[in-house]
Amino acid sequence: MEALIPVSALCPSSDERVTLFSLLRDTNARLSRSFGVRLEENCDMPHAWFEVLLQLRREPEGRLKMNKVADAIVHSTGGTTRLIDRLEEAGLVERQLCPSDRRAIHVAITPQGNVRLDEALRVHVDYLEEHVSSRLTCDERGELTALLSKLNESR
Amino acid sequence: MEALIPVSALCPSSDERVTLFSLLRDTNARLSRSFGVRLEENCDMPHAWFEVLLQLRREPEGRLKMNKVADAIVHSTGGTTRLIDRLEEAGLVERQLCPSDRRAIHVAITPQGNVRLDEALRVHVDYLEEHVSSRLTCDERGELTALLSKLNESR
DNA sequence: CCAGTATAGTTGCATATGCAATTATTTGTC
DNA sequence: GACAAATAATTGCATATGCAACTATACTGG
Repeated sequence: MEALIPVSALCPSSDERVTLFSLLRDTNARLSRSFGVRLEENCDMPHAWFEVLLQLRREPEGRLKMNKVADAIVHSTGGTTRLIDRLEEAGLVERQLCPSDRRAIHVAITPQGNVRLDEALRVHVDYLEEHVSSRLTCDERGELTALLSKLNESR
Repeated sequence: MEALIPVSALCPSSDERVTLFSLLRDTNARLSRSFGVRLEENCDMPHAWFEVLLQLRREPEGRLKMNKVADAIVHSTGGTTRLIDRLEEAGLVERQLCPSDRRAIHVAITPQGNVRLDEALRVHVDYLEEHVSSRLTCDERGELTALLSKLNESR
């Protein structure tokens, strides 16, 4: 006969992994929010736009198919369609037909998009200088990157 | 006379800190999303509710003022008011008057809220076992926690 | 080559959230 | 003690997002 153990003892909210997960969420939420405010103030650009442009910049061709954009920024495809609508409306990206697959759409960063992204990146780097470099040494940042990469591995 | 350097060289999207920030966002987004799906499937509970209940559980009294809830979960106070409306509607928390300040409201977890949170925590711990423990050793998790804490320090 | 299935993107609809204005209460100052 | 400024919560409104249904195109097995 096993003794009954309260669930709260088996699954305590102070479990080391639970704390880690909370901390990850909290850190991200606070940094994202405060950066978002600054980006809006200085560049008049929503954080989501910055994310899209940054992902496009990382591609050698400066473009990505819709579904890859959705995956890269972790949005639904429906949400991404409308996010790209707004970015296109603002002239920062354009939709291009994909010659090899007529279902697909390439989302490409425009020259104006590149200019705006450069401005935003300056603000971003300043922000990171203040909020990241001041708290973590270069070595620590390297370690953190390595650990997050491991945690982020898909399988 | 200084040479002109292209902005993209000064603020490259591959800057080590930019990558770190992206990785933090991406890791959090993917884990949060996939956990959210599982929580919804298994406990029929939105991720935001879980966050609120968890924050309340962490308080010795099991309650928190509205503005502290908002801060703890990194929401606006307006958004929090309505989130708490829904949780209260579902019977998982209740609003209590604050005797010392009639402007303030205490948000307290109810017995039913505790039960639902325990269920959710079981699912959460299972999830973390699969997605965190399998990728990071105990030491690595400790390091990651330490680094995120430093990064998250307010000043 | 055709039928059936899978995939890419968009749309309608419901909902969650932020911001700014509003109300109620407290605190601080003269 | 009264009035001004600060603080706590709520509300109206605008918007961003997810989900599921839909359309169009591509692939696959007979």
